[in-house]
Amino acid sequence: MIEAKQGVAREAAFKKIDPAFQVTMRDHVYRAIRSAILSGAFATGERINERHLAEQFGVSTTPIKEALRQIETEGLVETLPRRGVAIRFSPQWAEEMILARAALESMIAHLAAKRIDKASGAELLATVDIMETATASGDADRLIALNETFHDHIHRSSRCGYLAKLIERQQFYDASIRRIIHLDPTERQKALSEHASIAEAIVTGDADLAERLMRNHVVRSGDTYLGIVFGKQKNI
Amino acid sequence: MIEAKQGVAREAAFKKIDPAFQVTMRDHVYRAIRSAILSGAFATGERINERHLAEQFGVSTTPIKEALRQIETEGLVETLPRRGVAIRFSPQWAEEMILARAALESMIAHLAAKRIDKASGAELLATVDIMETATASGDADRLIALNETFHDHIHRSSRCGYLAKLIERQQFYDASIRRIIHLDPTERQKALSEHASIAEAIVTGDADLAERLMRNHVVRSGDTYLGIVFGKQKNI
DNA sequence: ATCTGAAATCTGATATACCAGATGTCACAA
DNA sequence: TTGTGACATCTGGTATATCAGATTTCAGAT
Repeated sequence: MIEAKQGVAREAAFKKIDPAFQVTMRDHVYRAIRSAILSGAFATGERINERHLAEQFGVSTTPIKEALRQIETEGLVETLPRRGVAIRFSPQWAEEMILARAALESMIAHLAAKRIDKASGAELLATVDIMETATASGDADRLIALNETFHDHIHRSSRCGYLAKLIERQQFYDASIRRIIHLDPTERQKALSEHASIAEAIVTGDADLAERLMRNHVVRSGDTYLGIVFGKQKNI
Repeated sequence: MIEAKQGVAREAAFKKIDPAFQVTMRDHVYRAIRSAILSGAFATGERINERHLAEQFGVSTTPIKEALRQIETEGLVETLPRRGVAIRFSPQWAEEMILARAALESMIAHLAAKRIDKASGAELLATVDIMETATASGDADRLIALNETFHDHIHRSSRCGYLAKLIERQQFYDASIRRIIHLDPTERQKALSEHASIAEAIVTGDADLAERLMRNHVVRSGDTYLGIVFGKQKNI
């Protein structure tokens, strides 16, 4: 292939649009219902009606059904054939979602410590530095974003697509709740020091330490969320 | 409420039928497609067509779509809106499914060690005893069933419904492949001794040991499966 | 007062038609 | 030869109608 466009008439370089970007009714419905369940809008055991939901959203039952099947696979609801869909999410479920996330994140941290390269490691440490600044200034929204960057970076470094995807589903709190936590200086400081030590362990290549630290971090911060959302402590 | 039926005319006591027992088209299709994907019937990246599947199964596209949404949530396929459904399962995905299972099973073993009661512990040890007999006699099918009993028992002892459910989805091999493994005396013996030590750790209440043993067990046996299914070894 | 069971009704399950974005084809112009 | 763009076509997305199991209601029998 001949090299084109050298010098003059350079075109603007746009990035390819991710096909998954497109938002379908199903996707919208999925997010809305999932979020509602996780925020406790339904009582455990409560039945939800596909037709009613369709009416509320102003769509047909088809996207509702597909969305419910996804939520069912996540374990948040249970479908009893020809009987109905029942909410399964509960405080206990939330506890276990934290445990699942702890187990998976620690596994991925372990692998990241083994697989991360120099450049990526430097980026991770740089992220922690930025976090330190944000922690001091108390910018909650910025911290939330950085937190995501931090964990995403570790996920990528582990080169585990499936595990990363699985972890995404183990989150039962949203940005509004995270903000509450990040507004507390003590909590902010705790999270920062944990992130720092996790990053160090990963960059150093100490897989076992990274694993242990990550697990404790997820469980501890998870407990804090549990306390906020359900007003109680976990009993492990 | 008045106590009825004392003495005479006792009715036959039937167990309640689990509503989830009923098999719908969707459920059948879900299992069939999932199993086909996991057994390697489709190449990674290959596109599958909802209409074609509907024709093959002789049903409409509705149950197909719902089943695909479930499989998508499991991460085995990816749906690109208005473009198509593509297979995502690959040897790497299988490796990660093992890792996920190892992480989750070890977490659940940890909890089981902390929560199991005397009676349940005795049952677990009894199961191992039976496994010992079956291992000696080489009854592969019996061993497969016992294996399931063993892990289920641990799941129940941990009192974790969500985690147990999550683990179920991390299995990429079916009974026919398990049989192959259980026909190998060396492998059988290895599995037995691992099961025995896991059971002991759990009954003793040594959570950390149980966790470590379970993790190694899942990873090791998982590697064996990987070798059989894909003819290669994992590179952790 | 209580039990029985037919009928009304509720709910999810499935089939079908049609919509709309994505892609491929190919005649036609430059 | 090459690039353009209308158009045929492929694919999933959505709406709607209908099917069938599950549940409830309630009149009629005991």
